[in-house]
Amino acid sequence: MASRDSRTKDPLYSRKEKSLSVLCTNFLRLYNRDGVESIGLDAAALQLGVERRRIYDIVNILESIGVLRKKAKNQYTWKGFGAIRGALKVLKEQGLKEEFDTYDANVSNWKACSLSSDSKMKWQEKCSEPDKSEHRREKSLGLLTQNFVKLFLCSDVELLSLDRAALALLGDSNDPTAMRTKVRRLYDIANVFSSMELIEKIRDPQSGKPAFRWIGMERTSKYGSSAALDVKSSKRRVFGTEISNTHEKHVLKEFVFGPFTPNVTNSEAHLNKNHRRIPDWENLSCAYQPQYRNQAISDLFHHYASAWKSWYVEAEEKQQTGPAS
DNA sequence: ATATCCCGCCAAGTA
DNA sequence: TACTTGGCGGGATAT
Repeated sequence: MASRDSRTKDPLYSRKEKSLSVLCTNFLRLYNRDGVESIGLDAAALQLGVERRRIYDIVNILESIGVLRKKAKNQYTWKGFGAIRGALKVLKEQGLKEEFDTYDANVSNWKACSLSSDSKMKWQEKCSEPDKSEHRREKSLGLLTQNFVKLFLCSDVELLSLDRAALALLGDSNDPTAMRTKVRRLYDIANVFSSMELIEKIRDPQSGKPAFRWIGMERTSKYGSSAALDVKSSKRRVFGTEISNTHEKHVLKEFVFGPFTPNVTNSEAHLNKNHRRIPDWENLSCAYQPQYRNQAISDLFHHYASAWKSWYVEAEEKQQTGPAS
């Protein structure tokens, strides 16, 4: 009850500092290093200074992408970023097989044949077993994460708004409540994906609304083995801040990223966008494949203002520099 | 106003 | 039963 209303009280409260995005970054920074093999949820929560509940969110998402593997109760195994490619490949094949995307065009409506709430699962046990147990899995964050990924990997869409994704994943639901809940989850997923730079938030040129672009493993310099981090070439800011949360204190301070670039800069110093951010994804000249029939895409993608990326950027740790010695 | 999405209650799962 | 997981959505914060 100490932090019960911290939000409505503490003027220093910062929602951003407590975002899943930041937590994910810290989580990765903490475990993506040599020697890490096993991850205990209790230790993670303690180290990261967050409620255990939040660790479940991170872990479930990462596991669905192959970065982690559940070993036992309260225990996960670090598989590393190297496992992502394989996981994505499987998801893509799986998605295509499920004819997840397939035909149907319509600028306003997707038609994710399968995957949805309750009336899907055509594979085999569709209307036979009550699947009391499967019910949970169906609504799990992990599965939602995988389906979200499939949306990008199995369709031609290169720009996707969470609303559209939710609609597709719900199988055209008319229930506004379900929709809202689904979107909330997608935001959670999008946050961790953003911190990993698997996706990027940008403004849709057409609708003018926020949407996400899949980045995936494209041209990523690093990503070597799960461990071997080439600490040397890292030139991004120092990351002086640590866990931030409840000013826990010295939990971890400056870890070096190996596989992927840490979040792109911050924005404290100068607000001017002079400095080019996102060193790696210089120009997202992700030439799409001119091989679709889906009219819907032509509506979505287009010119995708590549220069817009700057408006978002997580850049959480911008607050006052650390303990300032 | 709209877009985000944290927070933690409390119900399924497990040991 | 006690403890671990983790849906879910109220409502606060960010734009």
